[in-house]
Amino acid sequence: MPELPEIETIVAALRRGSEEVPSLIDLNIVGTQLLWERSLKTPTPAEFQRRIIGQTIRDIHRRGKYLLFYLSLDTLLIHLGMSGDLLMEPDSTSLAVHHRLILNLQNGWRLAFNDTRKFGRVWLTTEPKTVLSHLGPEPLEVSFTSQDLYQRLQTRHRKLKPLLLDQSFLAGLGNIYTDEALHMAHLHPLTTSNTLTLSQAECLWQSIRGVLQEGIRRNGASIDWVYKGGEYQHYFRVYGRTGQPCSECGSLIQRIVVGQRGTHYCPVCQPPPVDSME
DNA sequence: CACGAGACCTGTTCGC
DNA sequence: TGCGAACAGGTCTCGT
Repeated sequence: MPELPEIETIVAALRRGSEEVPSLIDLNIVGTQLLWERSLKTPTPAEFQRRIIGQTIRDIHRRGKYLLFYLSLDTLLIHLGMSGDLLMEPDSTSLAVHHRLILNLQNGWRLAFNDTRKFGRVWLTTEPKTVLSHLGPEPLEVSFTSQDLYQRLQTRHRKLKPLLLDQSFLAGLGNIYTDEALHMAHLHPLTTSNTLTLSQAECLWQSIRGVLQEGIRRNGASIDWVYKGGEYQHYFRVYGRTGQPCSECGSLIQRIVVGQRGTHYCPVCQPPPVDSME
């Protein structure tokens, strides 16, 4: 489910807390329950329990679509996969069906990793770099420039849609924000990466950052039963809008499958590349 | 290196 | 109404 803006929103909420929910920062972990073993990549369940109990949550960060919890000694990494979410709830709450991992905290609250489809994963390690080493640049970092993007596009010969979804190319985009960024940049998802001009790459760079920033500003996107609180779904340009008019030109949004992912685009604003004979 | 198919999972919606 | 197919925010692995 969640892409960069949703993860960023979750991290901010866990860090800040709210009127109703305490912040996670500086809370001690006093117990765990692993309800679906395969959610835990490393270490073993016994080792996980032994090591994490007694550690304090010092800070929370994001890298790509990963959440990083900096504990007293280790780093806890969580990837939410397709349907994962993190919830703060009182210990007295009954366990929801799709809870996969619980961290009980010192103050009578718990952090619950809920994940219907079981694609999410958790790591506890002293070396988070080993888990994150495959990730490409952070699209919102100041160090990531349009020149960088242009050069990275030039060194590959791939279609834009699957390339932007490749986390080693750029970290954080998923199916929604990729379609949105390509529409904003007026680029067809099947365009070959190394055919972009410098100005097209600059436009794509702006668009990627633009949709991610707007996603964050709207607290992410909420669709169906997964993830709540976001508003960005009301502002989609193309995602999930098959057959509806393009906000820019009125043409009907099309859906095709690219790399086994549903892909939404405007046939007029995003003309097919010449090299993509149908 | 690039690409497609299949796995891993559960739940909802679509189409006949 | 019922039932199987298609589809869903992700990523990994294998074969070509």
